[in-house]
Amino acid sequence: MTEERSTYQRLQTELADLIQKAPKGSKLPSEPLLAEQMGVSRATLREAMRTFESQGMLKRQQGVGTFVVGPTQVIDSGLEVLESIETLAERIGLEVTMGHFEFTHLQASARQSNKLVIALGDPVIEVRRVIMMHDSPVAYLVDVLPEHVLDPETLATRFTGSVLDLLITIGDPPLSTSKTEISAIHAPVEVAKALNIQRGDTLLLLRALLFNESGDPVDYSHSYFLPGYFRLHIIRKIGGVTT
Amino acid sequence: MTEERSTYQRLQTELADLIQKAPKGSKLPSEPLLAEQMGVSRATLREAMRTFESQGMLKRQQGVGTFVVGPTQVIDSGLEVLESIETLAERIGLEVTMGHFEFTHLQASARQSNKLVIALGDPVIEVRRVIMMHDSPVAYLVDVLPEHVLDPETLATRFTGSVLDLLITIGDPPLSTSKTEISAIHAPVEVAKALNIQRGDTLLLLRALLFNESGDPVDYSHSYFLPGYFRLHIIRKIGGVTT
DNA sequence: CATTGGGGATTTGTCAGACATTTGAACGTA
DNA sequence: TACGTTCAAATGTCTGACAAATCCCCAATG
Repeated sequence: MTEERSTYQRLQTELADLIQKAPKGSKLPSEPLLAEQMGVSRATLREAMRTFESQGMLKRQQGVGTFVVGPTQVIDSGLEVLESIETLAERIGLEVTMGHFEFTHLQASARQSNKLVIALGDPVIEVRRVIMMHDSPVAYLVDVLPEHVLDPETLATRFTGSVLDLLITIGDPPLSTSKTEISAIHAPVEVAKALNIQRGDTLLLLRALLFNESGDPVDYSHSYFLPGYFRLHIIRKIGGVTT
Repeated sequence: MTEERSTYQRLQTELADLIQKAPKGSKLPSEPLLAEQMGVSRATLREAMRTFESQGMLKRQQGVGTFVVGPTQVIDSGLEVLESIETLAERIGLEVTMGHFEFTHLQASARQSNKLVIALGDPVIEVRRVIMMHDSPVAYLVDVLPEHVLDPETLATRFTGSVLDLLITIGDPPLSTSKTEISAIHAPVEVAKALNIQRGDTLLLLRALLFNESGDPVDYSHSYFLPGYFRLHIIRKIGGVTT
C-alpha cells in the first residue's frame, strides 16, 4: 500500500518547500543548477515550475531568472455588509488604486436583461476596471447597469473608482441589498489579460445582483479576486433541523 | 502595443479551447500527435498540459492517455444558514458519500486553544473526512472539538457523516451561529493527498468557528472545497455610508 | 568625465530525439 | 473457456542543443 510517488510528485513537494522557505522576492537558482540539485532533468523541473507559476507563486523572466512571489497583505472583509473595496480599504488603512478603467455602451444581452429584469436590447452601461494593490493587479470588476440607473454623463463626471459607492450616493430609490454568489473559477481570457495572469488560473469570483429599496435590480456585477489577497468572512445562523 | 504572445501562451489558449469543446470524459490525441497539430514540441505541450492537469481539468494516465474532466454538477448553497453538506445534498437531491474518515485524540495546539477558548493542551478530538460525489473527492473537512463537547464514544456510535448534524442533535446548549471565513488557498500537502490532487492546487476554503447559544465556541473547522463543484451565495445588506 | 555602444556571460524558452514504464488488447495454448 | 505471453501505444523522464532576452563590464567617443 506504499504508493510510489512519481518523480514529478516528489519534485513538486520539494519545490513547494523551497518556495515557502525562500524569502519573498528572492531569486531561485537557475534551472540547470536547480535540476541538478533536485536530481531531475530540466524538462521535468520546468513542468513542475509551470504549475507554481500558473498559481502566481513564481514569476519567471527570460534572461533574468525565476523569482518567488511572496504572500502579501490580505484584504479582510465581512460579507454581510456590502461595501466597495475602496471603502473597505480606506477603513482598514490599505492602499488600493485603480488600474485600467473603461466603460462601454451596450444593448442588454439575454443574460443581462434577464438578471436586470429589463427588455432584451435595452441600453446598458458596462464598467470595467482593475484594482491595484502595491502596483500589482489584485481584482477585476465588471458592472452592468441599465442606462436609466446610471447615465454616461454622471459616470464620467462623478466616478471615483467604485460603482457601488456612486450608486449609494446617487441611488434613487436608495440601494438595499445584493444577492452575491461566491465561487472559484478559472480565469476567462479577458480577465486573465487584465490581471496579467495565465488564462485558466484560479480566481475567486463574486457575482452580485444589486437591488434598490423597491426591489428592482440595478446592477449586475462580476468581481474577480486573485486568491491570496482576500479573506472574506460571514456570520451564519444554524438552520432548521430537517431531521 | 501589440504584445507578442509566446508560444506557450498561444498554446495554452488553444488548449483551453480544445478542452472546453471536447466532450466530458473524452480522450485527447496522444502527446506526439497533439504536439504536431499544435505545432509545438512535446516538451512545451507537456508544460502547458501540466497547468490544466493541476487544475483538475485533465486526467492523465501512463500507458492509457489523457482525458478531459468535464465540468460537473455543482453544489449550490446559501451561506446565511449553516447546514452540513450532507443535509444540503439531501435537500437538493444530490448524492454524496463519505470517503476516508478518521478521528484522533489530541491536545489543543496554541491556535486551537485560542480559537476554542480552552487551555493549551486540553484534550480535543480532530475529525477528518473526505466527501465524495460521483466517486470523486470534492471536499475535505476537518473539525476540531473540545472533548467535553463531543466525546469519542458518542462520535463512534452516532456519527453519520456530518459533525455539524451531530452537534445540532446532541448540542447542549444548542448551537446558534458560526463565523465563517472564506478564502482561496493552495492545497497543503495532507489535503492534496486526501483529495488526490497536486499539492499547491487551488481550493476554496471555509474556516468556521461554531458557537452555542451561550456564546462558547464548540467547533473549529476547516472545509476544503474543490473549485467547480460548489457555488455559494449570500444576501448582503448595504452598509453605513461612511462618507 | 559622462555617455554610448558593443561583446560576452547568464538565464529562460523551445525543440528534437531517445529510452523507460505502464497499460490494454490481441493472440495462442492448455 | 481460462490463462499467460507478446506487442503496440501512451505517458514519464532524460539528454543535449540552440534561440532569445537580459544584464554587466568595458572600451570608444563626445
